[in-house]
Amino acid sequence: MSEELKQQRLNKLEQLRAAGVDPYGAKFTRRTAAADCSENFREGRAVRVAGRVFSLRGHGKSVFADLRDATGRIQLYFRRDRLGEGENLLLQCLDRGDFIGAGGKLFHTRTGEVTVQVEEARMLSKSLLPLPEKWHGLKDRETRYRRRYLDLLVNEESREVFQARGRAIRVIRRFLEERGYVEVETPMLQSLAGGAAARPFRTRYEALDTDVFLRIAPELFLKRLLVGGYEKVFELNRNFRNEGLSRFHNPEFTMLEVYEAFGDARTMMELVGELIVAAAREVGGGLVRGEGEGAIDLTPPWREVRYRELVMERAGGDWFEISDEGRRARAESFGLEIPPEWGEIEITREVFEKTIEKTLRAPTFVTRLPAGLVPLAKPCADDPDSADVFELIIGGLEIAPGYTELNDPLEQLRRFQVQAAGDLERIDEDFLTALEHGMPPAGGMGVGIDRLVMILTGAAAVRDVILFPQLKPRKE
RNA sequence: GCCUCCGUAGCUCAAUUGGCAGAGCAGCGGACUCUUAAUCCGUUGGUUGUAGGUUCGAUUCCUACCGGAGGUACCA
Repeated sequence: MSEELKQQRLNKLEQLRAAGVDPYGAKFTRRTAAADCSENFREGRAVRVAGRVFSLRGHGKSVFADLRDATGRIQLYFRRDRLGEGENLLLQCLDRGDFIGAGGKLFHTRTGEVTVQVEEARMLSKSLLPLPEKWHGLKDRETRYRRRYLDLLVNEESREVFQARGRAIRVIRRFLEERGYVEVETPMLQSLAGGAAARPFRTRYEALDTDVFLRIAPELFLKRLLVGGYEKVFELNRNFRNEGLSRFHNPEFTMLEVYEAFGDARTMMELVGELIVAAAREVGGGLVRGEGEGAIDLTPPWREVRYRELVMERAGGDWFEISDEGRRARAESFGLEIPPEWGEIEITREVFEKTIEKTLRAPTFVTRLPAGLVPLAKPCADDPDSADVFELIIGGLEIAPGYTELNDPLEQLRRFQVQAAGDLERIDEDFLTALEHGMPPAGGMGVGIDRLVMILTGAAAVRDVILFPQLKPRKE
């Protein structure tokens, strides 16, 4: 079926070729932006516009066309009897979706629309496949993700989301640079995938005859830079995690990590709050996102609450005094499945992640997580069992963790040994060596950019804020 | 991985209890010199995701597979 539509367009293409016209023509110079035509309108102003034809309205001897470029839309008006052979052939072979260039003079139509009275025009690129329907647009989610270009062409909301994403990222960079943070790039191919706990992607490095991993986090390299004299440093780039797809997970996702020598978790807490508010302001729409129940108010100051308190609020004030058996029973009464080997830390984490986290809609800094859960963070000065960290939750999603970074090499080695549980090859000796040379006390944080953009744009799925999200390959 | 729902023309959607697969838009042909989802007349277009099964008869019921959505699992 589409074959027939395509054949019709191929025939037009041949017709152009037969007349000596290249349907995939050369560059088009001295272009006028569509937006410029209306912003700087002058009756009779000569302009040259180029773009994709989105609408064609034949009307006897005249034809109206809507042309769109990156700046906006401009209407073209063709008078067949006042145009040459070339233009008449073009009109005959023109389809919605084609790229054309046109020169002419600006005027207002009777209804007041800025329009180019076309004097000359030529085909710049003939499209062979039809654009999705203009009125209902493209709704099919699968097609929107797989052929994002079509989604971007016909769904304005989608264009707006990605413009917002671009603006948010730009303002984040500017915000950090203005405060003296330096952007760096560290390896994505790593021989040990450290800095987080996640299954990595493995690939083959043929020249070295060895396997390497795509990074799951840049953390351990950024800390080496603190050792190397960087004091305020950040990286804003992709991480890769070999895990399932979901509404909130894409295997490659964008992460901001920031480190500041001589700072701590509190330094980072202040920074991330200002940074997110700045991004929200840039994206626009105020500090209250969404409406009704699901609304999220980003107005500072944000709630700060200890992990233990949240857990006791939910699971009982005596939660940390009862036995593991009692905790297991109580957790199971919340509908959770608890493996028998789990102790206090694991059961508590399960309760937190499954029953508490998603209820935290307003921005909330959860502080003082159990030290065992965060092996790269420093314990609190007043309590060795709690780590001096925060987890920023917004809209029920983990948006940004922040640490007072562990800079004691001996303590870091001990933690790695516990974590590696015998598999000593997984310990990053090179990183430990760097710590032994001395890393200044520091604060560090990470911001999940995709999730942040979801919140700022009100997107329901991470796929909606990633241009080409991961999908299963299409077979047949 | 598991559970539920979904898949019909290029796009957006219909199709009664299992009974001839339809509409709008786009396309094609024609009319029309300021249209705006232009209008009017005519018209093409389908292996109903794929492969099987039940049935006189399947878009509809059953099984498997492919893909998508939501949930769940994995996930510092």
